[in-house]
Amino acid sequence: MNIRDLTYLRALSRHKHFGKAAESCNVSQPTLSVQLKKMEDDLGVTLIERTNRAARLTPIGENVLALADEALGAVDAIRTITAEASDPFSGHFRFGSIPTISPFLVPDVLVALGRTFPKLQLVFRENITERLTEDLLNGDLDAAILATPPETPRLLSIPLYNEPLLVIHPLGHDLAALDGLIPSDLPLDQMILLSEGHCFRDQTVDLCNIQSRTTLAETSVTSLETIISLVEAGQGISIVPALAQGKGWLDRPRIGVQLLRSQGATRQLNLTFRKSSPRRKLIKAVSDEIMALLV
Amino acid sequence: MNIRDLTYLRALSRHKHFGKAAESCNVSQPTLSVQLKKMEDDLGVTLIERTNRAARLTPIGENVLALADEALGAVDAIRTITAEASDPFSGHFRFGSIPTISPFLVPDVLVALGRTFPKLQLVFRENITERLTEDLLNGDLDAAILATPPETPRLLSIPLYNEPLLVIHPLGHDLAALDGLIPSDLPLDQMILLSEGHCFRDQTVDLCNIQSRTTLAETSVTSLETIISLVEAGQGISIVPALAQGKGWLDRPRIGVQLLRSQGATRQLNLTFRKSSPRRKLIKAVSDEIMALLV
DNA sequence: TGATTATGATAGACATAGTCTATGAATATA
DNA sequence: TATATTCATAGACTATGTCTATCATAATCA
Repeated sequence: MNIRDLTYLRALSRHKHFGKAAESCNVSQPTLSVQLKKMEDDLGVTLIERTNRAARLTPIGENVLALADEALGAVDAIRTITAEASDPFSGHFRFGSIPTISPFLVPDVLVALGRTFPKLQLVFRENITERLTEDLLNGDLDAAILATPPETPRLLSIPLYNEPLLVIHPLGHDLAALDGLIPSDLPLDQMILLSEGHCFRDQTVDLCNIQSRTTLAETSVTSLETIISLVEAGQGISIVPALAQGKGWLDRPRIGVQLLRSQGATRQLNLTFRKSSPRRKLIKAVSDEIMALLV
Repeated sequence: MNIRDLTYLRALSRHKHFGKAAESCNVSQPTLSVQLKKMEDDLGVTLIERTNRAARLTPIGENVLALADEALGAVDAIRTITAEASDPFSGHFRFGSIPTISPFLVPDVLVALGRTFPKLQLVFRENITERLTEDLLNGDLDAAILATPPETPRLLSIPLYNEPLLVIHPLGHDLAALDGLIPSDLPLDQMILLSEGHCFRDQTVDLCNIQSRTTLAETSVTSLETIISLVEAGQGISIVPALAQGKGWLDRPRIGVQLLRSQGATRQLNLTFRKSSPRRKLIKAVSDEIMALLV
């Protein structure tokens, strides 16, 4: 059987005439005749009652036609939705980012993308790098804003922004006297860290060369917001990404902020996606859009 | 596009692997690859995200698959219902008969057909010859039991029964004295007739050579049952088909019944159907079944 | 790192399906 | 009886689908 055969049947039922039905299908009368005969032979049933004045569907022919209409409707819907979706900037776009980026960047990204790609339906998901990477690999995400380069060749990434790092400390802390901090200036026993799993924690640990027993186990929390509050309360010092400042998160009277000056004291934000993704064009456009927010 | 292509897409989404999907479709891997690629090109959309480890549907691919499933379901249903219907003694059988036959024959016919063809769904319709003929011609009926030969070459008929005619009169009527009536014996001014449109009325009129003003206008009624009641009440005489007697309709103490002996004093019942009907086999079997009831 | 394995794409030959024009058979119409 | 109309059939041609063989790419493992 064949989709075309079904349209032939539909045309015949409409015109009740082989010649006219064929014309409406833009084929010759024998073509339509032969194909419908083949379909009847194939199904082992007479679908059409042939007369010299009118071709009529048999009862079973009518039942087949009803189902044929259903099938043709579905096929038509396929053509419709694919025609709409052939615009690469349409459909669902599922992206994620890590918790140390999202609060400072994602709201703006959502607004900007929504404005630039009105036909794109945005779905956002926050999680740690490991989970986002899984979601990327199994196809649940189209892209993710990460601060670490992909560990598998199956993922690619576009650089977005090289973000400076800031040291925050309570007002009046010894560090306030120094100008231009480097990691070794920091009193490690006062460092408040994010909990395990956050890549920003790993980066801080690497940067400051913190050994496993160097710092207090208690001072690890699950969000930058908590860290900032703790620092403000005089409970210690920490390192935060510079984007936090842009959003006014650090504009608090009891917090001192200083740039961390050191080679590698930045983090590289990038947009990561599957190498096999067929949505390269869209992903590139999205990355441009995000970069425009970060100048 | 092609129904087969849709099954390829479905198989691929199930196996997430071109080779395995191809195997499940009993085709080679390149065949499936090429066909799906063609479908994508045709639709102008990437349906599949290809990797060396897993082939996955894109979001739009998933949407297309859902519709493909719908279409394939309908096609499957076509195969199912036609496979069932390939038995000629199944499906709906729509037949009719005229009011001067139905009450005496159709109940038995329904029972007999139901018993012999259990998979046949019977639909019965009573009407006058003219309407039934229309319904036959436009395909609303498969067959009809009529008492007149078809007037168009587009209809054929199978003879069922040559039915004698009976004269009925009130008990004690002059006719009771006679043995073996012929039409000219009948007092035409006492004849009760069916109303216009009934072929049995026409036959009676012909048979008795009744002129338009010969009989009383008031004595025309719409059913044989009414005629019998009127005769029983002494309001006149009439002619009825012999089948009426078989069913006991005439077994009333105040009615006399006599056979009408005359050439042409019978009516020919037959089963009429479209010459173009593809259900000849069934119709022949049905006529055999009815004839068996009429021996 | 280099060999091996797995995956999907591509090329070219071949077979099958579908389509066309021309024509025929059957029936209705004048 | 001649003419229309309608659908079926035949034979040539074309498009489409399918195969085998092979290639390119990437993952895996010694």
